[in-house]
Amino acid sequence: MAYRRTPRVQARLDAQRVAILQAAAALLAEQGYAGCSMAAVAARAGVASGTVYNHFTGKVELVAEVFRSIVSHEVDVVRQAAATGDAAECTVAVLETFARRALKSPRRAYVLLVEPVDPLIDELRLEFRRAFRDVITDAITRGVANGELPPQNAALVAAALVGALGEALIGPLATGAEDPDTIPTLIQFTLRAIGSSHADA
Amino acid sequence: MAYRRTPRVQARLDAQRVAILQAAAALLAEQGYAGCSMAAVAARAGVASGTVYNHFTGKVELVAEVFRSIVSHEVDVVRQAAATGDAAECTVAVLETFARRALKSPRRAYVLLVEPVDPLIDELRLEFRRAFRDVITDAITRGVANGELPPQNAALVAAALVGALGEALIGPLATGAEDPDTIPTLIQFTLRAIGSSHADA
DNA sequence: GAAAGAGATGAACAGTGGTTCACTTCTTGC
DNA sequence: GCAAGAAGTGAACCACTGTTCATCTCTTTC
Repeated sequence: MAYRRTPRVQARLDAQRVAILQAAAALLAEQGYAGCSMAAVAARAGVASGTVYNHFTGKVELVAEVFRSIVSHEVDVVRQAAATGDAAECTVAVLETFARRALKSPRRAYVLLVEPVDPLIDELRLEFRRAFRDVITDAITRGVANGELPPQNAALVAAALVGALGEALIGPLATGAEDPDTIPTLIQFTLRAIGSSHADA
Repeated sequence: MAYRRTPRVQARLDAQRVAILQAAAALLAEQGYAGCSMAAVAARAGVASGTVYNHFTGKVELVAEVFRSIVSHEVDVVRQAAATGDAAECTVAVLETFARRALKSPRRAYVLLVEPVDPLIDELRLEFRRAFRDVITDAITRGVANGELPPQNAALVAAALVGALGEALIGPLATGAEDPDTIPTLIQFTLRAIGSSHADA
């Protein structure tokens, strides 16, 4: 009697799962949550809509997995950027990394940072923002401790910086990547805001 | 043969229209766009769902009118707050006004500032944010012109400040109104960010 | 190659919520 | 009071999507 799952079959299933995740990620990045309908995901992945349910219990779980994957990668990149240097350097590194990646695919950044959708996914978005904030909070806290920066509420200042970057880069007020002055301006803004003496440079 | 619209009837219709707008505004502030269903609006206004369509062509037009009314009022309030003083004072005044009002009804602030919904309404939200940004931009520009502030890209800095406030006050990272330190911290943040010499106060 | 069962399919289903419209109720002018 | 027509009603309609499941196809085993 058949059938034990054979490596070949397993590979096909894995590939299918990956295809579905990629399709969902692409649709999210291009059209946001609304454009990421199960029918569209299935079509893009080259499977029937029912097949998606062999891999995920439903839309929320699928999108959550896409989120998790993107978020963990982005957070890694930012953490690495903030690995060395003094407080000001770390903060600027986070900022630049964040900014460059956001400008590269604004729609995706928007989906990750802003577009609200579902409580579970909002929770993941919160993690995402919090991760950035925490990296900055750490840098500021260190800077305050060693006298590089004046005393301040590091977490609140970090949150404000995340908001400032989001707004200036991908918010409705963003003029887009056109202006080459954007990133330098934001760096100066950030250095001033945290009270760094490097701000005048 | 009847019937010319009599003043009494006109008054009833006007009152009905106002009731519908108030119901929609209340539902928006309490539950956001999703909770603001036409059925709920009609029920709260004490009319049948069909009646709403005697006043508005559809949900988008109804919500747009609610938005317009709130936005124009909020913008007036902020403009007035920024009417006098030097650049730093104006900026702080905008910030404080914005912050206090946002903290008073966070859900409403969220709907006004963030929740995306429909292209037409997003356009109104953009106006809203832009209005705040422009008030701040003006203040900074004046400050730069008269030497009170160092040279900077006023519009971009203003956008970043709007984002910073939004995030720190009503964004997913906001801890809420609990912390009495929030507003002073944000004031200092803002003064530093624009390079004001008042920042050390 | 045939039986058995896993995987794939997509039409049908169900919940939701904006919108319509045939019908009822009320107001006005004669 | 009665005809005419405006205003109000709310059940039905429709479009949209996530989800299900009866059916089909393919793989594996013997």
